[in-house]
Amino acid sequence: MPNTKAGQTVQSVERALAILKTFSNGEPELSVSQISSRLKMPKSTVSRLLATLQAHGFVVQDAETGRFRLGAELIALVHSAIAGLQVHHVARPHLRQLANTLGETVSLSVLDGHDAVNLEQFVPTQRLVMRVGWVGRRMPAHAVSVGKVLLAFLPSEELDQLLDQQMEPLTPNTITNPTTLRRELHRIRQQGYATAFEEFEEGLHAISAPIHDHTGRVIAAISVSGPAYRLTRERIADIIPTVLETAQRISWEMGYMVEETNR
Amino acid sequence: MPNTKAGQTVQSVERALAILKTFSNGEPELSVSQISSRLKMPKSTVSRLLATLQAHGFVVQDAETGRFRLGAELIALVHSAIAGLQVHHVARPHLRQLANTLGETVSLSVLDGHDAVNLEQFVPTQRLVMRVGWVGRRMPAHAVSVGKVLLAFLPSEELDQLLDQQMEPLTPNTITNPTTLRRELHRIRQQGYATAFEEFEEGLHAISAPIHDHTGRVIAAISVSGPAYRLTRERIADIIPTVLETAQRISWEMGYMVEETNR
DNA sequence: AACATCGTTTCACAATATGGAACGAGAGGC
DNA sequence: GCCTCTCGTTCCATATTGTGAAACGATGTT
Repeated sequence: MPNTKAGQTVQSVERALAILKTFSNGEPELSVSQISSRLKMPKSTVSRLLATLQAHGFVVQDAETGRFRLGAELIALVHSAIAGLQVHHVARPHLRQLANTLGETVSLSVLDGHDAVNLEQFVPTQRLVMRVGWVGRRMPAHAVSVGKVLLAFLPSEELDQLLDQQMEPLTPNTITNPTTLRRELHRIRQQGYATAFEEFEEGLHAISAPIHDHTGRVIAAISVSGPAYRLTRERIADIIPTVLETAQRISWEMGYMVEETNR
Repeated sequence: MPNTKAGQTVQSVERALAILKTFSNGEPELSVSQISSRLKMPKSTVSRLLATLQAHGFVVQDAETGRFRLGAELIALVHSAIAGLQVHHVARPHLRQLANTLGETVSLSVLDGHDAVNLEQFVPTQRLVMRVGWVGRRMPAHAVSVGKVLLAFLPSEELDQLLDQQMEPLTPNTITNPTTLRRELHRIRQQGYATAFEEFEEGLHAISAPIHDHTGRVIAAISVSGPAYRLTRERIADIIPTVLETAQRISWEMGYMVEETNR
């Protein structure tokens, strides 16, 4: 890590950004005076900053009302921001926090062929949460919770190609029957998450939820896993909302939009 | 209109915005030095501005590489920007320009029940392009090009509900047969635009293309219309790319994404 | 017609942003 | 292990640059 960094900031820029953020709070159109009073800045300053933002297309001024809206340049910026968005970058801080609050292993995985591949993993030690772990580790998709989530949200043609292969049993609980798996995947799609109780390894429980990208496709999944004696079925039932919320927050930052808002 | 406005801008803010825009050009991750040399600013200035942007979450610094990426706050901003996006606001400048280059009437319409409703219209007079016109005017959807586009991209259940009604002929060319219309709508979906030659009014030709919102749904359509003697079938064939491009640009600004870029 | 209210502009002042140089921390080469 | 290169951040004297009260001009309202 480079230097320690201790917050040296530029006032005028801070104010300009504060103005931009004002548009987030519901109202999409704001007048100079409104912003001025809300942020307690002199009108002249607000006007000048808005003019600067407008020069770059970050806001536009309605020709007749004189009020301001967020501009197309911002959208352009985010188009490319989203294009360059890496799941594991976005997810990392959320994973760390989840590992912290739950005190269990948290991972992020994607599907590669028949396997789920770990992209990121946080394991809690005595006090702090370590990053490393089995990054890059491959696990048969049908036997782990992340894998089942990723399969569940696959386009049906792609799923068909994968399911005609032989599925190895890793424990007595591993699902090996294609029909059983299909039914399980259907249930997972319905409820929005997957669980696995000793299907991959004896004494190992896990729960997993999908991550969507901006097109709505499921591109990855997060999972919480731990020893069966600690991560009991009851405890898993309790943490479902937490896990789902984390997954949704990551999806949201990836540009996934749920609501239908336009007129 | 208020005062004339003559570009008084704030340097530091301009620089900060310029830094943000640097991320658009392909590379999603940039180092202080890269930005510094690309924009020809001293490293210290860039570092300070980035620190300010980071304090507001507009950029984030990768903990290990020290480089910067666009931050989640930007995405949050755009989420709300898009939510408050009004089609006619976004479309207006594009419509004006299209009317200018073609010298024909350009309008923006949405579907309301069986009718296409004008939201915005630009008609070219001798030299300049006037805004007003029949805003709010309703036209039977099956008889105009915009209407046909809007019908063509409707979910099939909704379409079925609309098509069982009687369709009035307005000229000898008006499509009144449901089967014929269905075939026409299919063709429109295929080619991405619709034309209408004297189907609504004798001597009136028109071409229309759809506008998508960020979810991909078709929420409006633009059209170019004019007298048959001037807007001939040949001329319409020529301007198809122009019209399509304008429509796509508007869709893009509404948050519609075409490409699939994520990893 | 007089009056609010709007957004923009002016202008004198000094607060604030600037940038060259120094600093501390990694990375890589020898 | 030591040296060197490059990275991002911090320092600090300087004056450039942003600031805000008040004036301005244009709209719409009473």
